[in-house]
Amino acid sequence: MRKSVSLKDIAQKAGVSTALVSYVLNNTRENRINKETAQKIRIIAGELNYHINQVARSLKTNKTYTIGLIVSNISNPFSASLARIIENESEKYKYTTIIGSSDEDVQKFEKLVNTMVNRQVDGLILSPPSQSENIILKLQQQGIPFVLLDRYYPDIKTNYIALDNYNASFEATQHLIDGGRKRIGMISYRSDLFHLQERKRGYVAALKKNSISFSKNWLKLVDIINKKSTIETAMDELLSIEPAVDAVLLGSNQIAVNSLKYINTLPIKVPKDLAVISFDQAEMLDVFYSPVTYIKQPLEEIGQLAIKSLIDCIHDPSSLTALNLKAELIIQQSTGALTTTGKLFDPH
Amino acid sequence: MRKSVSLKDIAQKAGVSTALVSYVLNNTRENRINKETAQKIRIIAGELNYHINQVARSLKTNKTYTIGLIVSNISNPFSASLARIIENESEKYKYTTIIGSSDEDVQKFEKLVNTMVNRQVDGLILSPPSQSENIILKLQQQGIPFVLLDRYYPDIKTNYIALDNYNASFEATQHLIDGGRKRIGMISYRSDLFHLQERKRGYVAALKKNSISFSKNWLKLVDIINKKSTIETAMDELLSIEPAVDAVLLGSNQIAVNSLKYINTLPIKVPKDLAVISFDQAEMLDVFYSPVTYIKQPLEEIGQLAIKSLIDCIHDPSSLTALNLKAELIIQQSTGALTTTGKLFDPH
DNA sequence: CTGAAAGCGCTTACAG
DNA sequence: CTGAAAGCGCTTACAG
Repeated sequence: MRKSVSLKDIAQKAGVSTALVSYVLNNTRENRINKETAQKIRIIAGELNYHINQVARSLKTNKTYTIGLIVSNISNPFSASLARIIENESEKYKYTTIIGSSDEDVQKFEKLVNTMVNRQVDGLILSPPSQSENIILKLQQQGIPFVLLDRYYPDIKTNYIALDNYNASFEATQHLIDGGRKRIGMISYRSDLFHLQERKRGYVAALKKNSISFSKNWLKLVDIINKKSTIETAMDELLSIEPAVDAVLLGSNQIAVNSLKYINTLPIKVPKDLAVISFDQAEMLDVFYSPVTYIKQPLEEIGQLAIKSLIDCIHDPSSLTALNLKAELIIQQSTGALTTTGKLFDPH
Repeated sequence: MRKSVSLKDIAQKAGVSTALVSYVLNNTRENRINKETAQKIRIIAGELNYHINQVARSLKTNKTYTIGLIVSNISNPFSASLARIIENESEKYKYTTIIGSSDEDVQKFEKLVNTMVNRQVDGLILSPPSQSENIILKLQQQGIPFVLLDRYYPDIKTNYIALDNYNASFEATQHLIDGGRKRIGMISYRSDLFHLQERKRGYVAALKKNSISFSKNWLKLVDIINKKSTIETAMDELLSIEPAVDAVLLGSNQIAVNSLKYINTLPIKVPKDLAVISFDQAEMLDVFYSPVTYIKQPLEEIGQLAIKSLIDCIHDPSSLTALNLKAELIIQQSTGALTTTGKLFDPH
């Protein structure tokens, strides 16, 4: 059975008040306590194997040192990496993290938010699914500190740490054009999430800037869940257009996994027949036979800034951090340049 | 500011005691409360947007409905998948999960355990790193419910849910032999963790059973952290033995990532020159040009049983669950069979 | 059907 | 340098 030694037990054994024990163990009154008494208290605490009851402390101090993190799905490598960084970072500030997965479901999301709020988290880091505006607004009105991660609503004034998706997409597309690609497709999600809109917008803008007239059937949208077969269909369609696309921008790592697996089964070669760029980092991108060029999000920075801005906000509710970070294009084999005659460029 | 509406606020507004409010909102005394009073209390609670303070409830009930999960690294796909399943499963029982990563570091592990214990988790699910016996024993002696996950100490009687690693490894090796492979290497971790010993033992036993004399330089051990270069060296060595190995068993998904990336740069073909099997499921195994045969752990079952046995143990400390689950070998292209003349077998 | 009261294990302003 | 005491927001045995 869990006996749970309390301050009272120590106080009794030491013949002092619980207040004094509390002061000593928390080092709250550094030099204003008799050294010997303090020493004695510490020894007894050690002997009894005392561990503070954080629940009791939290109730009294109204501070749990807990942060709630809600991602789309913790088993997605993107979320998992971010979660890991946030875990490390929050630990530096003595915070513990509770993690939940919303599965892009607004009901689940709301339920998770409520669970975490009931548990008196000091703040939240949220990747909201589509249609969560009201939940975000309610949170704001309740005065609960939070920061949006990866996604945000441009019309709601909140803390957020996100990617500059427009430019990330623009530069990736530009890289394909610079490599001699003329017909560039994109597979992305059918969603009203702002960051996904931005990815499409950057892609289309880059085409326009280079006087490539965007063809509607170059842009394939798939559902954000249940992706495999629709992605294969999308890829089939992109490759059966006359003339077929010679490059494709993949809007997420999940789209990339399914696309790359499928490409392996097709009689086409990357990068000769098709150049490929993916959003997000993932180990599978390097395991593909032609290591895939990708848009690298600065995850470390995102995680660190998310924690920092959240803690700023906990300390000063009027603080506001709204950042669109720059992505880095990691160029690998999958976007090998073509010569003017359409052959793969080979410097040797 | 967070005003936090309390039971007292509702009680005052309704002109009743906090006890009654508590009974109503918790449905503790179903039919023994005046319907109208109950209704009134519910309405007022709604109007005031009351949310229970779980911290206060936990202090009183000595139950937090929180489970602590410690894995090696949450950003590893294996841990992330398991974490996701555990999250889902614990939610069914109204539990919330706190996750921590030990990085195979026993100090970090102990610190995480203590943090979680101080937070009064109702139980723990642990993948302990090497040398954690004392921490496990201490936990046991404190009477804190826990279940070991993926790993366990055969000499300590605890709840655990693990894989039958010996047979998993044995069967994988047998499959390679059945496919005509004669010289089978293995890359695994240098570690005293029991489950890793079992993987080696199964591999060696399968060779023996088939009268293949095990050559010491077929087994390469790499450090459990800082793996990339040592794995490449190990692979180089396996391939430069005279005669080189014609198959390799990769002891974890991290070993597989690095091995497969490296194989892509070498002038050898899978499965013709080298058959490959990996432990654990991971999307990158399917993205490799020759989809990799792997030892699939029943993650869903592992996660479900972990939660179930933990909850059993919370309710009845004398309950004990010790399971070594059966793995499933998912056979893909990377272990294509050889004919008796050593060519790749092709049914067409 | 309802309420007064104790108490979970802490912290901390206050008094001495 | 130390302690008595209030109180955080709940639950629940008990009494009526």
